[in-house]
Amino acid sequence: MSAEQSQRMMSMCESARVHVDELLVVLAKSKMLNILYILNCDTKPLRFSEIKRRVNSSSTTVTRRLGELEKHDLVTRTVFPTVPTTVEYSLTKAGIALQPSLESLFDWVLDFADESQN
Amino acid sequence: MSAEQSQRMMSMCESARVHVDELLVVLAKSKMLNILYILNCDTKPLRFSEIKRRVNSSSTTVTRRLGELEKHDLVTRTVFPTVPTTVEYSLTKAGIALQPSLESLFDWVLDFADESQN
DNA sequence: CCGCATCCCTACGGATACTG
DNA sequence: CAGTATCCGTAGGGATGCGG
Repeated sequence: MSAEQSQRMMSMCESARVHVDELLVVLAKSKMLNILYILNCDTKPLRFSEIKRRVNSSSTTVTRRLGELEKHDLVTRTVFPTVPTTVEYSLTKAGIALQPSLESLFDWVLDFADESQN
Repeated sequence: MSAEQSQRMMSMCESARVHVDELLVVLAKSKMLNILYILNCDTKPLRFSEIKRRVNSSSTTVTRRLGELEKHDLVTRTVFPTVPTTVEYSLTKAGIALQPSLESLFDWVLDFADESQN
């Protein structure tokens, strides 16, 4: 662990972690990691229905999560003036910066899921 | 992204993600990432009260989270026959394997928190 | 197709009080 | 100290139905 990181950890472990905690709460919401994950799977933008299908959740929840992600500038929402409407979601720069973390995390989850087939 | 990972991602994105989903649900519970995080901060085991103090949560919740972590073999619970009782928690092998992912994730969270001081 | 409003209903977190 | 048991309030997810 780097010195810089340790230092930031110290300050974070102990106090003034408001922003960090808030972000963790957001990331911890139901289906949130799933959505970020599938947006990572494909490099190209995904449609609403496609996301909904893949995370296997209600449209209400998917809408909520995508709204929160957009609010926190993690995804971009693009509306196409087709009939009926087409909407595509893609990761922002900040969202893309999450990729290594998520890859690493899901690698672990997959490995762990492999091992613990109890 | 490696070919192997892509392949596992494909199968995971589409179907049979029961275990993975379950793990995600566990990881997404309140204070869960926080607890894993502080267990990562120190290399040495932590006492219950110390964990509780750092995550700033009720003993009920801390107990629940630690129980779930233990159930999923991510932490080890060690009881010392002192009076009053002393209990220490430490990461298991699987828990330690999570370290890189968490470090990466929290790095991102910290960076992101730095940027978005709105 | 996308997605919001509404209602319902459960699961989850916190407070409190109590044990070994 | 390290929990457990209980109660309770609420946040949050799902179903349904509608609108752009």
